[in-house]
Amino acid sequence: MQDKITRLFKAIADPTRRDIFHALVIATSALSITQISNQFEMTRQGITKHIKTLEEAGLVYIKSEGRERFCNANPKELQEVNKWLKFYEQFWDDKLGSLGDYLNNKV
Amino acid sequence: MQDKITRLFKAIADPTRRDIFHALVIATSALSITQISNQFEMTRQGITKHIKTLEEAGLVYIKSEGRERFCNANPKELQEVNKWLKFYEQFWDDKLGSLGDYLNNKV
DNA sequence: TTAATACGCAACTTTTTGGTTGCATAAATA
DNA sequence: TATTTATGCAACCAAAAAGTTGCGTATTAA
Repeated sequence: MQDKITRLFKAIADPTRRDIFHALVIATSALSITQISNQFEMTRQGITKHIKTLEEAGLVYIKSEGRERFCNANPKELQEVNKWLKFYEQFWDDKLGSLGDYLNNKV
Repeated sequence: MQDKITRLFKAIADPTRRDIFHALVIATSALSITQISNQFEMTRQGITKHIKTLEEAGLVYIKSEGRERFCNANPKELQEVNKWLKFYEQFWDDKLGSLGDYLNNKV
């Protein structure tokens, strides 16, 4: 498909997936597919697709128990986004000054 | 179309757009559409589309001079992504402990 | 003034994405 | 055992995204 960071960015680029992820993060226990689906006005199959995308991005992991599949959020994966951001953080305030620092570090 | 943060996430979810943005950030001066296009194996019109997406996300702004359009990066806009991340940062290390803090602050 | 350059816009194609319905199956319950 | 429940998978559909070609136009250079 595509590289890891792109998968991650695409996963969080969808509002529904951000909502699902958020629900899982603040949940006090793992939620089954059906439990998640009940919180959204969308078919279970639609939700399943989104969860698969989140899983492939590493943002969600799943533990099967009997006929149920319990989903957990893995917020740690967002550290990758943070890493990506870090580089640009130096350019937030004064672009030219920070660019100088960046170039100096490169030498 | 869609909300601001979704536009922003979608803009950076595309590898080519991240590359364009990166090129603009590290450029020592504003780059024209043609100058940017020359750095990519894609038609100028294709690049123009991507730049428009970046512009609508607030990541790039454009200054017209004669027949040329000079593009600048606006990395500051990424602070919005950073804000979004901040909330989840508390869940990175120990999920349950941080959740407790979150819930307590909510009361 | 003529020619080249830098660009926007519109139309079109292909691929991806977001969502659906329908059906099969394994596990739990009556 | 019969039935309900939880789910996956495949097929399908519509809309959005990614990219192209072609053309018109304004600005600059010869």
